[in-house]
Amino acid sequence: MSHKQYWLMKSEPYAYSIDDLQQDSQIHWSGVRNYEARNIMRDKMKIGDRAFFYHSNVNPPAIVGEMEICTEPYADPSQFDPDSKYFDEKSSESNPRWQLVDVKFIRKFEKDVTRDMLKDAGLTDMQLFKRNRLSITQVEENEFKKILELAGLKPIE
DNA sequence: GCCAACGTTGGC
DNA sequence: GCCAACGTTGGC
Repeated sequence: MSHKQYWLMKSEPYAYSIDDLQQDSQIHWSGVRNYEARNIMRDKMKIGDRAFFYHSNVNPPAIVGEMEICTEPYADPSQFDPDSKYFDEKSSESNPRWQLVDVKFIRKFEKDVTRDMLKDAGLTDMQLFKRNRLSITQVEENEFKKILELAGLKPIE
Protein backbone atom coordinates (compact mmCIF):
# COMPACT_ATOMS: atom_id res chain seq x y z
CA MET A 1 0.00 0.00 0.00
CA SER A 2 1.58 3.24 -1.11
CA HIS A 3 1.76 6.25 1.13
CA LYS A 4 -0.95 8.82 0.82
CA GLN A 5 0.04 12.28 -0.40
CA TYR A 6 -1.43 15.67 0.29
CA TRP A 7 -2.09 18.64 -1.95
CA LEU A 8 -3.46 22.16 -2.00
CA MET A 9 -5.56 23.32 -4.94
CA LYS A 10 -6.56 26.92 -5.52
CA SER A 11 -9.83 28.20 -6.89
CA GLU A 12 -11.38 31.62 -7.02
CA PRO A 13 -14.64 31.13 -5.13
CA TYR A 14 -16.65 33.48 -7.36
CA ALA A 15 -15.69 31.13 -10.20
CA TYR A 16 -15.99 27.87 -8.26
CA SER A 17 -16.28 27.52 -4.49
CA ILE A 18 -16.26 24.82 -1.84
CA ASP A 19 -20.05 25.19 -1.71
CA ASP A 20 -20.23 24.41 -5.41
CA LEU A 21 -18.12 21.31 -4.85
CA GLN A 22 -20.33 20.24 -1.95
CA GLN A 23 -23.33 20.46 -4.26
CA ASP A 24 -21.64 18.76 -7.20
CA SER A 25 -19.93 16.13 -5.04
CA GLN A 26 -17.39 15.25 -7.75
CA ILE A 27 -15.90 17.34 -10.59
CA HIS A 28 -13.14 17.54 -13.20
CA TRP A 29 -10.50 19.95 -11.95
CA SER A 30 -10.54 21.65 -15.34
CA GLY A 31 -8.89 24.76 -16.67
CA VAL A 32 -5.34 24.27 -15.39
CA ARG A 33 -3.13 25.80 -18.09
CA ASN A 34 0.18 25.81 -16.31
CA TYR A 35 2.65 23.05 -17.10
CA GLU A 36 3.95 22.50 -13.60
CA ALA A 37 0.45 22.22 -12.14
CA ARG A 38 -0.48 19.88 -14.98
CA ASN A 39 2.57 17.73 -14.31
CA ILE A 40 1.55 17.36 -10.69
CA MET A 41 -1.88 16.07 -11.71
CA ARG A 42 -0.47 13.90 -14.48
CA ASP A 43 2.59 12.44 -12.78
CA LYS A 44 2.29 12.73 -9.03
CA MET A 45 -1.29 12.57 -7.84
CA LYS A 46 -2.68 9.16 -6.91
CA ILE A 47 -6.23 8.03 -6.30
CA GLY A 48 -6.95 8.38 -2.61
CA ASP A 49 -4.65 11.36 -2.07
CA ARG A 50 -6.16 14.18 -0.04
CA ALA A 51 -6.26 17.81 -1.10
CA PHE A 52 -7.21 21.06 0.54
CA PHE A 53 -9.56 23.41 -1.30
CA TYR A 54 -8.12 26.93 -1.14
CA HIS A 55 -10.07 30.10 -1.92
CA SER A 56 -7.73 32.50 -3.74
CA ASN A 57 -8.05 36.10 -4.83
CA VAL A 58 -10.48 36.93 -2.03
CA ASN A 59 -10.17 38.52 1.37
CA PRO A 60 -9.11 36.62 3.33
CA PRO A 61 -7.56 33.86 1.25
CA ALA A 62 -8.11 30.59 3.12
CA ILE A 63 -8.24 26.82 3.16
CA VAL A 64 -11.94 26.06 3.34
CA GLY A 65 -12.33 22.32 2.94
CA GLU A 66 -10.98 18.89 2.16
CA MET A 67 -11.36 16.66 -0.89
CA GLU A 68 -10.00 13.45 -2.36
CA ILE A 69 -8.34 12.66 -5.68
CA CYS A 70 -10.62 10.06 -7.23
CA THR A 71 -9.51 9.36 -10.83
CA GLU A 72 -6.40 8.68 -12.84
CA PRO A 73 -5.28 11.65 -14.97
CA TYR A 74 -6.99 12.10 -18.35
CA ALA A 75 -7.31 14.76 -21.04
CA ASP A 76 -9.13 17.94 -20.01
CA PRO A 77 -12.16 18.04 -22.35
CA SER A 78 -12.34 21.83 -22.29
CA GLN A 79 -9.13 22.10 -24.34
CA PHE A 80 -11.02 20.69 -27.38
CA ASP A 81 -14.07 22.92 -27.04
CA PRO A 82 -13.83 26.03 -29.24
CA ASP A 83 -16.50 27.71 -27.13
CA SER A 84 -14.60 27.21 -23.90
CA LYS A 85 -12.31 29.87 -22.57
CA TYR A 86 -9.90 27.01 -21.92
CA PHE A 87 -9.85 26.00 -25.59
CA ASP A 88 -6.31 25.34 -26.85
CA GLU A 89 -5.96 25.31 -30.62
CA LYS A 90 -2.49 23.79 -30.35
CA SER A 91 -3.86 20.72 -28.60
CA SER A 92 -5.47 17.73 -30.32
CA GLU A 93 -7.42 14.65 -29.29
CA SER A 94 -4.56 12.46 -30.49
CA ASN A 95 -1.97 14.52 -28.63
CA PRO A 96 -3.70 16.33 -25.77
CA ARG A 97 -1.69 18.95 -23.96
CA TRP A 98 -3.71 19.35 -20.77
CA GLN A 99 -4.50 16.65 -18.24
CA LEU A 100 -6.68 16.70 -15.18
CA VAL A 101 -7.99 14.53 -12.37
CA ASP A 102 -11.39 14.38 -10.73
CA VAL A 103 -11.78 15.42 -7.12
CA LYS A 104 -14.59 14.57 -4.76
CA PHE A 105 -15.90 16.50 -1.80
CA ILE A 106 -15.02 15.22 1.65
CA ARG A 107 -15.92 18.07 3.99
CA LYS A 108 -16.20 21.80 4.30
CA PHE A 109 -14.46 23.39 7.28
CA GLU A 110 -16.72 25.08 9.82
CA LYS A 111 -13.79 27.31 10.55
CA ASP A 112 -11.70 28.46 7.58
CA VAL A 113 -7.94 28.33 7.98
CA THR A 114 -6.77 31.67 6.62
CA ARG A 115 -3.43 32.38 5.03
CA ASP A 116 -2.58 34.51 8.07
CA MET A 117 -3.37 31.61 10.41
CA LEU A 118 -0.99 29.41 8.43
CA LYS A 119 1.76 32.01 8.82
CA ASP A 120 1.02 32.53 12.51
CA ALA A 121 1.17 28.76 13.07
CA GLY A 122 4.69 28.75 11.63
CA LEU A 123 3.79 26.93 8.41
CA THR A 124 5.80 29.39 6.33
CA ASP A 125 7.78 26.60 4.68
CA MET A 126 4.66 25.47 2.83
CA GLN A 127 4.94 25.36 -0.95
CA LEU A 128 1.92 27.68 -0.91
CA PHE A 129 4.24 30.44 0.32
CA LYS A 130 7.32 29.43 -1.65
CA ARG A 131 5.58 29.02 -5.00
CA ASN A 132 3.67 32.23 -5.33
CA ARG A 133 1.42 31.71 -8.32
CA LEU A 134 1.34 27.95 -8.64
CA SER A 135 -2.27 26.79 -8.33
CA ILE A 136 -1.48 23.24 -7.18
CA THR A 137 1.16 22.61 -4.52
CA GLN A 138 2.21 19.72 -2.34
CA VAL A 139 1.46 19.68 1.38
CA GLU A 140 3.65 17.70 3.78
CA GLU A 141 2.00 15.25 6.14
CA ASN A 142 2.92 17.27 9.23
CA GLU A 143 1.54 20.40 7.57
CA PHE A 144 -1.64 18.57 6.69
CA LYS A 145 -2.17 17.43 10.27
CA LYS A 146 -1.41 20.86 11.67
CA ILE A 147 -3.89 22.50 9.31
CA LEU A 148 -6.65 20.09 10.35
CA GLU A 149 -5.88 21.01 13.96
CA LEU A 150 -6.20 24.68 13.10
CA ALA A 151 -9.59 23.88 11.59
CA GLY A 152 -10.56 22.11 14.80
CA LEU A 153 -10.83 18.75 13.05
CA LYS A 154 -9.46 15.25 13.35
CA PRO A 155 -8.04 13.38 10.35
CA ILE A 156 -10.46 11.05 8.57
CA GLU A 157 -9.02 7.59 8.07
C1' DG B 1 -7.22 48.51 -8.17
C1' DC B 2 -2.25 48.16 -7.81
C1' DC B 3 1.60 45.79 -8.87
C1' DA B 4 5.28 42.15 -7.87
C1' DA B 5 6.31 37.72 -9.24
C1' DC B 6 6.89 34.89 -12.74
C1' DG B 7 5.43 31.87 -16.70
C1' DT B 8 4.93 32.15 -21.80
C1' DT B 9 5.67 33.81 -26.42
C1' DG B 10 8.09 35.00 -30.32
C1' DG B 11 11.66 37.74 -32.81
C1' DC B 12 16.20 37.39 -33.69
C1' DG C 1 18.75 29.43 -27.25
C1' DC C 2 18.51 34.21 -25.48
C1' DC C 3 15.76 37.53 -23.65
C1' DA C 4 12.44 41.51 -24.08
C1' DA C 5 7.71 42.03 -24.18
C1' DC C 6 3.64 40.57 -22.62
C1' DG C 7 -0.06 38.37 -19.91
C1' DT C 8 -1.74 36.31 -15.68
C1' DT C 9 -2.03 35.23 -10.81
C1' DG C 10 -3.20 36.52 -6.57
C1' DG C 11 -1.86 38.98 -2.16
C1' DC C 12 -2.46 43.23 -0.33
